[in-house]
Amino acid sequence: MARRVTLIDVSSAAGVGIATVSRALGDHPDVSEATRERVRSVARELGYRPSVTARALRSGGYHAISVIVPDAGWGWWEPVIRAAFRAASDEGYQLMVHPVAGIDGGTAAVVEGLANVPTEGVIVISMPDQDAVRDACDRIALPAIAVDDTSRAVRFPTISARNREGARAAVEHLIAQGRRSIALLRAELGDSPTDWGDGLFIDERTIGYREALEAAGIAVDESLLIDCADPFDESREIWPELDAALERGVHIDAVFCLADLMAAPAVRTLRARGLRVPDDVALVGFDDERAAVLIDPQLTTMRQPYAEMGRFAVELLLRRIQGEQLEERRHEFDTSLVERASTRR
Amino acid sequence: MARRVTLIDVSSAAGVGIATVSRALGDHPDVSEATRERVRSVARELGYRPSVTARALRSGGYHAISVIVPDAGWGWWEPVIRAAFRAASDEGYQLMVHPVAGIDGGTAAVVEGLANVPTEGVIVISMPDQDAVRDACDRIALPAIAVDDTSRAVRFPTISARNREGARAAVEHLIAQGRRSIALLRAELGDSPTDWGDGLFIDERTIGYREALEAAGIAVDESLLIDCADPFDESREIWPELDAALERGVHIDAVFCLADLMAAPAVRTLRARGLRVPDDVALVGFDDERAAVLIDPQLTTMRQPYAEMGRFAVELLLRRIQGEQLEERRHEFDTSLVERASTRR
DNA sequence: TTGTAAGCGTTATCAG
DNA sequence: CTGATAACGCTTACAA
Repeated sequence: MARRVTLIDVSSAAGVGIATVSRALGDHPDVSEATRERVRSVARELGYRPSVTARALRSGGYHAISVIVPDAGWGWWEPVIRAAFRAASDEGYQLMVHPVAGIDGGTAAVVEGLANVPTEGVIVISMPDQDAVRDACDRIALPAIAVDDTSRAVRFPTISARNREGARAAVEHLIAQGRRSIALLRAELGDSPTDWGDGLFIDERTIGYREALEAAGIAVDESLLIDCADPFDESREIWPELDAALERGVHIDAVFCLADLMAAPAVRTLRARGLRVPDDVALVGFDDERAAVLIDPQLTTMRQPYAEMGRFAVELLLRRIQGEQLEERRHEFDTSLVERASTRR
Repeated sequence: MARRVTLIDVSSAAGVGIATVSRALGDHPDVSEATRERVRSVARELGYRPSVTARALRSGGYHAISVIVPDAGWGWWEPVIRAAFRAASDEGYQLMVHPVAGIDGGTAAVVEGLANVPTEGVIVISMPDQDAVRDACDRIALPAIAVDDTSRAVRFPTISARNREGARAAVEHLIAQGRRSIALLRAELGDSPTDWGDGLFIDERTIGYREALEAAGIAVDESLLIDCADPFDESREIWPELDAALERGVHIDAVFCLADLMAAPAVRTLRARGLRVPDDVALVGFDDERAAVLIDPQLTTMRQPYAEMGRFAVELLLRRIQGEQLEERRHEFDTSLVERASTRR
């Protein structure tokens, strides 16, 4: 490990003061062109690299922010990160991604770990327990923004999709195609805490589903609300609960999947029962995540405006970092219908 | 922005010297229990948080490493990151993830940006051009490890899968099931640089395919090697090249997809031609990435030992950081067959 | 056991 | 235009 080259090395090699070197390298106005040139070439020769740490220490900012992403496979939030990354870059900030990666204590523990990271703030994607994370943030005095629609408690400025309206639009799309027996495939959260928190969005999307049916004058058939246990296992083949309903002879001509991820096993369940998708049963999802185009048929779904959400998260966070006081409230974004083969007539 | 609480604040509030505070908080042996307690409680009251920067500056290390991940959707490398994260934690290192996220200049540019990040080294996943990245690393004097099998040039210690052997095993699995007309679905890289670099693994897997056939005494039918243009668009419905082959009447009873990602459109192509999977045509992929369980039928594939690869990448990098000289060579890991419905008889 | 003081590598403030 | 010099907040000899 060769000793690092510092400003002092450069200054003595160039025969100037260390302040001059700093100015020359930092594009300050008050340096003669000649000196600047000389210093630059000497610095290059010596392989001088400024120390990020010293600079940060002196100037009091790391110019870096963090994003914490949940554990259950890299999902819909990937485009959020991408946009956040660009937005941060534009403001001269580095963006670091921290996966929860099965850390004991979950999101809150990861936040706590950020005490040892040179970061000025954090965007937490999917926060099962805003209260716990809030405590962690307070302990280490770190500004945070939530991108999340899984928890009722709002202890941060929180960015999420307009779930109720989105679900309503999804179901209205099915109705417009003449579907009348529309099942709602939901996740049953059980007692233990999950990545889906208390599942606020489940309730919201359910309400949207009911609204669409009621508005169309279709009575809600409660036997079409199907709750699937253990919804987090992506590798499962079929949904036994849906299968059981079909076995009982429940008539279904469309399925609204609460999340795109639930669609893959749903398609397999239907096919195994001899039903064709979309001919016999149409399918709509929610999220427009990567899985939507991988499954067959490609899934019609409600897209969340991920790029905008990511950009806005960064904007809010930077404002917080600059000292602005922000309201602890939800900021909701409109979803849009993406039509694909699973609802094609 | 309240002024930050420093050691000095704590020391004066607790009525001791700043060194004592530092020792008390840092679990040093030479502090009386009483003092330690008092200092601790004062620090807590004042909300003292040590400055990562000052600490790093003083002790000369950031204790953080980086991973650069490619751009094309979060794919197979997600478990690599997860394992790397744990391994780094175990050694007291923070791990930061940096997506390429469409940055102009690609991977090399991201590396260059690391000059402004307090990181001691970088693991680059998927490095289309090892030469360019090498230059960037040299410029900013950053140790790097590659996790990659896309480039022939080896300018870093490089971790990859044993592609040839894996491909051979995949095809042997098909042969063992009685398949004889086995197509190889490949990606055509074209002229512009892509995430798949010069596609070393394409060649290696192709060789494995040939070996398996030859070993079984099956003549390689060159018309069964199908190259697909523009393979990076995950949302495409079908592979026109495969479709054209079927149209021409080429007989196929199995398809070896060079990468799992190619399987989803392959299944759709086959189904659209009235072929059943796996009854008429069996399918094998490579990578065992998330997509493998999402498509229908779930895909038999060759799994790379991601966790081991991630752990080993961290191990190598930390050794490099500690000053050890490492060979610039490939470290190859064995793949294993994961049997799923796409080859079930 | 505790306190004093010397850096770590920058940048910014002042004089020259 | 340039050069000393003082922070930034911490750790660690060295002294007491």
